[in-house]
Amino acid sequence: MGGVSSGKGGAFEQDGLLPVPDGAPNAPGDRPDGVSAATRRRAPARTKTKVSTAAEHLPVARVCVDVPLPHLDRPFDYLVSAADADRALPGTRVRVRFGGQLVDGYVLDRIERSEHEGRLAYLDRVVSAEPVLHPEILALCRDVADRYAGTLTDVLRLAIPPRHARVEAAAGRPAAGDASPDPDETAGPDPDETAGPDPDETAGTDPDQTGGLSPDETHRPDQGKAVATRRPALSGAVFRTPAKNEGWARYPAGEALLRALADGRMPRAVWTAMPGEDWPARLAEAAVATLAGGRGALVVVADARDLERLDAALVAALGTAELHAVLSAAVGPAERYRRFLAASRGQARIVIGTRAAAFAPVAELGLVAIWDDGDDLHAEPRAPYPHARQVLLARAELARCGALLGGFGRSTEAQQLVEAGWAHEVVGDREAVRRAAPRVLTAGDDAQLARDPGAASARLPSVAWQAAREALRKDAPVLVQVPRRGYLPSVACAECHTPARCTACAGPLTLPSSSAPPVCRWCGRPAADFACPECGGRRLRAAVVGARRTAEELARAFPGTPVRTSGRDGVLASVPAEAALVVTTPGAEPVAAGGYGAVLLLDTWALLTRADLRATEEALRRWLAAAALARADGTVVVVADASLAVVQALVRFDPGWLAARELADRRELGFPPAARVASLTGTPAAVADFLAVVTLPAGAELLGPVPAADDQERMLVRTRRGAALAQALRAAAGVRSTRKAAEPVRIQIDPQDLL
DNA sequence: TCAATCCGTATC
DNA sequence: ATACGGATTGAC
Repeated sequence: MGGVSSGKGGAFEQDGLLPVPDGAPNAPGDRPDGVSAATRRRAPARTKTKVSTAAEHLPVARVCVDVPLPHLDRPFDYLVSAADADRALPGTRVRVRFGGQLVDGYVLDRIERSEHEGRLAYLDRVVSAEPVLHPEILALCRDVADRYAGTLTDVLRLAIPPRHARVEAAAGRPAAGDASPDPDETAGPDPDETAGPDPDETAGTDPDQTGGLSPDETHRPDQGKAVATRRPALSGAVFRTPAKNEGWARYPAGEALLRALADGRMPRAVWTAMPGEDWPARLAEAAVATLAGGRGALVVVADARDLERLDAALVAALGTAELHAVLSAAVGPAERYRRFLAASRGQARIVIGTRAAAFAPVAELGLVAIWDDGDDLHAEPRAPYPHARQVLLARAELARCGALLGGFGRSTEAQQLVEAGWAHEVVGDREAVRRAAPRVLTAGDDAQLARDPGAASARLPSVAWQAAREALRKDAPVLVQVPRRGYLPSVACAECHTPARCTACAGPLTLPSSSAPPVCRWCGRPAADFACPECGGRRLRAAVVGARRTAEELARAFPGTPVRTSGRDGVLASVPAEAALVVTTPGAEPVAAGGYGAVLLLDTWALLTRADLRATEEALRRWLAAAALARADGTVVVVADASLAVVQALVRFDPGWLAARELADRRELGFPPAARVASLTGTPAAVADFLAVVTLPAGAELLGPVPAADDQERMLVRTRRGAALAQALRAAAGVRSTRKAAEPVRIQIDPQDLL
């Protein structure tokens, strides 16, 4: 497959395509478009369709039609009337008659003749002459659809925001004299460097698969420089190499990374940010370096708060807000489309945004970057559920550009890229990390805590209490991270943390409200007199105490100190450098001016006992995100068993070490990213039907089924042959969608929640 | 013998 | 999905 995505050359070289004063190879009536002269003459007479003559040049449009059916996920050819010839360019939105009804679609390409045997219909209408689907984005979307066993249509919906006609007109074709900062800028997409080997299907070049390749020394064939000069470049902006021991210079490989970006090469890096790092500034520098070399950059972050920080850093680094576009689903449809157009028309050379921005068109792409790729928010919740990291990796392959995966932690996927040789590590050396890192103390787990005579409250060990008091005495803020309430809505023995179970049916107990007695979540029986089967303890407590109650407890432990909370309802961006307790849920940590004097990580076992493949990786990611906000002379207290590897990784500020261990475990277990897993969810009948239809690649393993929500069940398929698996699932979905009333089965590749 | 209906199939 | 065609069934 994939005939659409590959080859065919950049359709957007259209610029010069239509005006070509060719030798008119096709005489009238001799058109090789599958329409005989006779049928063509008869057609208008027989039907009442308006009389059209096909365009002289490239009279056939290949169209992706907006229908949800997997077996229709291929281009359909339509004739372009002479009147539409100059408007129905590749990448434009059209409306076509398809199977008796009018549907939306995108022109994927314009070609001389169709392979189709039957008669071609004319495009019904060109919705807009704005080419919004650039050839390289089409190739990317096709690639993503294939990897995730989804349809191109589904991926295009994620990639291209809904049209807003007024914005399109107002933001104006450059000729229309709009308020664009660059009136001399020729709009429209550019000849991109699609060329090169199709990375598709070649296991070797697939950053998904193990056997990686290509050291970053590979030089990029330097073309298109002439084009780049026509685009807005660094005019007033200053790009200076940071002073020694600052910025990227703190990382042994950091300056080489920036140089490679500025030189137009394709460095690929997994960057582990040093504690206290001003990461938005570093990402901005990387983007600016890329721009200084004449190429564009794309940076994806997890949420709106990170996006704001990055935006501010870019404005500071560029000295202007006009060279970059901020793409976020949070803005309204009009603004969203306006910003998309700024990128699409090449006016914004740098694009930053949340996960959907991974698909944004960026002219002359030189760098794709993602911050904190372990954050769940990078996983798209709509079909086919692509992960922004994977989208960007595919993009780096297709565009043959630089790639940067940064974070305080390290995902196993990033570790995989390092171990496969696809990416280089950019890390501080041990000594520098030690100097920059706060002191990390462990305070044992809550079982010891219960017996801690110095504990000021039931949940605050004396070590933590002292660290907090010390920081407050220096008038520094203290960060207290507690897992989100409802994260694990069950109760456990207060002594040994064994999850409390119903004596009748062994179901998990839960607390319906703070005052009511616990009840079984399965059979609903109240558990009046609990006795722990492990230790005989009779006291229960909620597995997770919410941030608000923690704040109350702390207020009592530190009378007179202001307590702020940052969490689901009301996220604080920053707090001033003064004595205060800041209680936060993971991911909502405010930045403190000058850093926190102490960071306390409470109720850690709630994270670690989650029945989730990624539990440890995720715990470290969250702890590091909080710990990185501490001052270098501050203290981090983690209330957890010091012998755990994940706690050791925090103490040493060494996420790479833990990621390597995790990856080794995944290899052993045969789980992602070492293997590819697909999850099939639906009613038992639907799943069974799907499995009857599908032809799985040799060696694929079936795991399950396990019950899922609403009378559904879930089956896992595991294999090392990821591409073959996706192809097989797509084929099966296609076969099933041909049949009437096939109950749906949801296909997810490498889902975030695995076990 | 015609019409309402049920499948199966294709959709440029 | 949805529209169409050919076969099938039912009633006049």
